[in-house]
Amino acid sequence: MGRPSKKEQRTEEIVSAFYRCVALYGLEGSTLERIAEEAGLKRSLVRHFVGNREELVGLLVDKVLILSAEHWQGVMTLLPAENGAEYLLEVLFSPEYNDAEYTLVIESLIFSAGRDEALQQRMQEWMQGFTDDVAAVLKKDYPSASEQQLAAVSYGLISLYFNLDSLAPLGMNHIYRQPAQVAAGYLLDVLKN
Amino acid sequence: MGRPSKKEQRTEEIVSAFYRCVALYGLEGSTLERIAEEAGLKRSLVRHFVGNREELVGLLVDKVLILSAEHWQGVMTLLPAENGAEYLLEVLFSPEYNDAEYTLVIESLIFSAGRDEALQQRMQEWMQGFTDDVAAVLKKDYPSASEQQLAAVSYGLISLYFNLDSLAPLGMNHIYRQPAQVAAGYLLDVLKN
DNA sequence: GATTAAACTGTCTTAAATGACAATATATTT
DNA sequence: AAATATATTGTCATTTAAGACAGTTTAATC
Repeated sequence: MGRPSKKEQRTEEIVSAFYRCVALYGLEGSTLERIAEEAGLKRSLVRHFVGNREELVGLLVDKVLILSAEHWQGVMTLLPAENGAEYLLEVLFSPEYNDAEYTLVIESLIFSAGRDEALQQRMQEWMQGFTDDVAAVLKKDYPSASEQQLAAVSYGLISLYFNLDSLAPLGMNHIYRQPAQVAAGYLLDVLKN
Repeated sequence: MGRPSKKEQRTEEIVSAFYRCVALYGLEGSTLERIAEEAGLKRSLVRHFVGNREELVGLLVDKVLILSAEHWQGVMTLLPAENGAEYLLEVLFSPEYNDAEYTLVIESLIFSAGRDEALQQRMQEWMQGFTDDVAAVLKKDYPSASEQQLAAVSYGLISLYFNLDSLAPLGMNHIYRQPAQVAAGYLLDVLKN
């Protein structure tokens, strides 16, 4: 009875506006006012639908982790039976798959994790999961590689990937994408022994 | 005549307090109040000695760029005649040389460069200079390496170095330092052909 | 068309950050 | 000791962000 609820839809709109703001202004720089404007709503509606700032941050973290899980699941299902590593490089470094906004949000959360124990815990787990997943893909293609090799190459690929996006605000990715891809290829080659 | 000026000393104290705050709270999160407290001064003194927030940010950028130049000059003078690349790895990745605070400040500035053209320009030049310098050190040791190889390996080393410090807020560097070092070694090996 | 539950709007209060500046204290020179 | 330039303290005004909530409108059901 009564008017139909828009809570779900509005919440989604607000959190995704927050997401865009964080990629642009950082977590601290994303005020409720800006978020509301980005979402095309009044600030009081932000409060009405999601509550206070703390809850909003919680929802953002949820969204990012879910997005990440979904994205990764998509990658895994599309992963070819052989040469999965090649496909992984494609996903991580080709401009059409690459999404700097996503990585910038992750990095903002990691930065804030320094002053938020609960967040630190969640992002630790996320990071651990990411490196483990990458290592698993590599291990499938190169079963004879040592654990140390796998750990180093996985970490290396992730660093190249993250760094490319953290440099995005400089507007120089047209220069750095190729070196990143080539370096990633070099790291993969290490496993081919 | 009159009371001796502390402008220089105080300015230095304030900017270095700002520096520490940025590594912890980010640029947006570093309020004048926090900076003043970190410097052990009243906020009005911050204003008295350095002026408004904009000028303070300008001074911080100056400090970081000068610090970087000095640090790099130090590295270059200590660079051994041969095996400079090995020494470079030592400087970039060994825990005693490594300084996460420094890198976190740099990354905060790079992030803010997305909304500040003047800053973007300065950080672009800084980044270009850094990669060029690393490439020059590598070229000295491996003169026969191709430009593409040098660019990729330089960029790769820098990514590993940056990424290790951007993950510092997670408090997991004890886990990631070794993979970073090993991966850096793999990249160097590419040049040994 | 009355009822109802929720979306929306607007406004008030409080707190935090910044800017401006008056007033005071202090260390140096003459 | 007087003069002076600067450090230092304190306070006030303005702006921005956040929280709280009353009041209005709208789209459903009965």
